[in-house]
Amino acid sequence: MAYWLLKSEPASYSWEQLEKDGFTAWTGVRNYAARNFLRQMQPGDQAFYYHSGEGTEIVGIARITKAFYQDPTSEDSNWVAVDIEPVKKLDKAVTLRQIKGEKRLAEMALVKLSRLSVQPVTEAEWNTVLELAGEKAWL
DNA sequence: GCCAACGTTGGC
DNA sequence: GCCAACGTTGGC
Repeated sequence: MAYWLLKSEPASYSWEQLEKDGFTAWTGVRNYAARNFLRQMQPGDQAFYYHSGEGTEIVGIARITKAFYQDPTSEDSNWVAVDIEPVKKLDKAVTLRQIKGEKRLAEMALVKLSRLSVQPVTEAEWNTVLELAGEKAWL
């Protein structure tokens, strides 16, 4: 099982909206690097849900429920989407500031490749973020 | 194939 | 609102 991080501006689609909807199709990715990661996602993989713009923090954990398929919002077969569902809202959101201040997370794509909207997370990074979120018992 | 111009993302 | 990072476009 792999770990990922998905970015979204809460003004366009927030974690709260995802919880309300129960699931969503992750569409609209128009960047090749991000697209390549979408193609690697498997059902059961987990992803941090990050709010960019307002918030700049990891707010929850989502799960991939459906592997990639052609993005229905594009006629170009280059672009793909996956389906996700909410798993758990973090007890304490983990802010970008915290992440930047944590040595063990210095190599996170969120820090190094700040503009990438779909990124891989290592198992060590995943566990460290959960620790910062006060979710140790949930590991 | 190089590179300048330009557009977009996202933090601050 | 500003600016850095970076992807894309288009001229040569």
